[in-house]
Amino acid sequence: MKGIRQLAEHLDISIGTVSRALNGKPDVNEETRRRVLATAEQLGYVANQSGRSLRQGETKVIGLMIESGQETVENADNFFLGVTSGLQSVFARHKLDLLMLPCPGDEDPCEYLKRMVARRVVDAMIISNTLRIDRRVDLLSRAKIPFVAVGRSLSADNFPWIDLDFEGVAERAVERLVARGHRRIAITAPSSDVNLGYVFVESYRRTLERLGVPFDPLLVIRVKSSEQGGYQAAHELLQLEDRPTAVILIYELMAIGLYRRLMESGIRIGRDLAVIGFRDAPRARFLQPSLSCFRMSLYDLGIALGQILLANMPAHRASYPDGGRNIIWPLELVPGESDAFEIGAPA
Amino acid sequence: MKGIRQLAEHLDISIGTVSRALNGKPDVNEETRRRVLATAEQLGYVANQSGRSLRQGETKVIGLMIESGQETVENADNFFLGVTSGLQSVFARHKLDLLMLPCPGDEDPCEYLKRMVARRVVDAMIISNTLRIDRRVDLLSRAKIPFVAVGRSLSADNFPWIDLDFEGVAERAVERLVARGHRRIAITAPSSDVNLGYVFVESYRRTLERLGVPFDPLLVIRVKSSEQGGYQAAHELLQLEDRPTAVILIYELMAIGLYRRLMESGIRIGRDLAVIGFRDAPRARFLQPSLSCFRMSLYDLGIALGQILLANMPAHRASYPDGGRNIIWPLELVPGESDAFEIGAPA
DNA sequence: CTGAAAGCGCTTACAG
DNA sequence: CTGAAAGCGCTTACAG
Repeated sequence: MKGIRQLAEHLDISIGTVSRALNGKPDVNEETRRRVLATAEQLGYVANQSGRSLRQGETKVIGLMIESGQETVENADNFFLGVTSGLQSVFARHKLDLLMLPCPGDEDPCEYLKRMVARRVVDAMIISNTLRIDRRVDLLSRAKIPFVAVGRSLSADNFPWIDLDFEGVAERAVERLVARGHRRIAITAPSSDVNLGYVFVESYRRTLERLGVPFDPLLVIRVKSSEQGGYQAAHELLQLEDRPTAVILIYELMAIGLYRRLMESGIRIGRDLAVIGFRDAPRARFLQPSLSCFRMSLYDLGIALGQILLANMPAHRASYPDGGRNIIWPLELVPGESDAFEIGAPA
Repeated sequence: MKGIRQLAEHLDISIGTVSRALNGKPDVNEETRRRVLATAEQLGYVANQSGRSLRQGETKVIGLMIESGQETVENADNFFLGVTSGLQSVFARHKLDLLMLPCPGDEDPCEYLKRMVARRVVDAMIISNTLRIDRRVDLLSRAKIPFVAVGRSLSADNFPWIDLDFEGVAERAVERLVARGHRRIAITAPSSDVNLGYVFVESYRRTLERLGVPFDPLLVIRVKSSEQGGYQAAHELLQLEDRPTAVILIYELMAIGLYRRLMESGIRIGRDLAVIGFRDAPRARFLQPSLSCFRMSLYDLGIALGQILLANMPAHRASYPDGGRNIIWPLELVPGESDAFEIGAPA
């Protein structure tokens, strides 16, 4: 089956009527519609998207940008795949398709995004991993492409985003550790300019001060957000004079590398050192002793992201009247054994 | 900047000349070309893809289909993200963009593929996780869409694919274990109809027979290809009378669950039971004792996939004259401690 | 070397 | 309720 023209000829009616029947327009005889739908199904006709897009000015495609550099990939978690299901459940109701746009590692993310947006392959974008200063946010704002970001940024002061509750996580982790007698609490932070690092460390600092524990900048360990970064963090931690009795991690896979390095040096996690991890990744569930960490539903996050995005698309806004623009996404503490001891208590 | 018309008006030349200049056609005055390129850059003009696609009958987009059901996702590894970089490095040379098409968990993969193909959003497809009988292979063959599959299938007898060397892996694993005195060797296999399961178990059976070790169907443990599946496999293994002394795994994450269950029951891996894992996943590197497993480069696999695909696209065939259609992708054994003992040797 | 025109496949006012 | 026609943005023979 080629195009609508062949289908129309086959049915011996005009292409206009075929189009109206296929698109569920009301002014079509029911009998005609049935014939059209049946024949289209039988011949496997589906409208060419380029033709539709050109005429309608929209592609019915939402893009999810991900970064696929080789290094990123080695340590990538399934964050995006997890979010995808939730997003699709929302988009399906509007007959929108989600495509993932993997930015090559050797291409500037902003250039890549610009190219994709200018080519008009998508109607709207989801971006993530937002930097503190992120030109993509400006780009999308200026181009008036509907978008939503996973992560805040300083680049524009009023754009749609959802961010994980890094403040809350750092705050509760610090409170929990201080309550157990810890005074020397280290924290890991990403070495990149990603915005969450600032938020995380800042909340850690504030909470310490509120609880009357001095903030020591030496205890902020900047490493890559990866398993290797966790290994490195443990390594640096072991070098510190007046070694900390606790450490708070920021990225789920860090725990794996950190555990490995600590075990190598004979440190007993949950006895000699308290560890609180960030997100409860499936692949960190095996850790012994079990990791105290924070949990969230990627699926639900995907739903929320989808709703915010649609609320910002002219064609769908009406369906989401209460579409909040910004959400701080809460995480729930899952207590484990990795921080289950009190400083000064008998071993 | 809107379309080519505005750009042409701005330059005060015809849209035809603008188009030719932008597309690098030879019959354009160099001075004119410079002006056009400079102005396009300055105004941020990029050709609307729908217009191009409609006119040229091709989208310059290659689709990589992945399955994004919630369950799949929980256990998904980074296989695809890893392959993506290699694919892109090949496609970039031809100005082709790679998009990932995540099939929703509640949609039939074949219907999804049919829809995407019929809408003509991509010029060619990469599919994976091929089933023993896979309608997608028929669909793509009949629709004459260039494609390449990761994994063989019985559905068509001559289509482009690359498959991991499951035969070789099973064969070498069995040989290695038999050489160390094992006679009761269990193997895991996926519970689904995915083709690799058949290949893997069949090679295991043949190798056992060649080495004079009886094949016992009870030692083929069918479980989900996931961490949980590994846990389950260990569980079933422990129930077997005349318990096996070795087990061969098929999916990288299985090792994690398997280790956990074995540790719970006090079995010493590498002493009481030999384990050989499948692929060397980053997140399995922490396992203690270290896992004997097989290694491959996802990046190189991506390159090979890209080349085979292009060799099957009329527009690019000429660049890949020796584009082999099928490749069995080798894996290299990485010896670890998990099988480092001989049956009958003093403990 | 450049311009004018056709046409890719569709949807949608507009007439009837 | 249906058909004929315009036009979305582009590329490409075809004239000149």
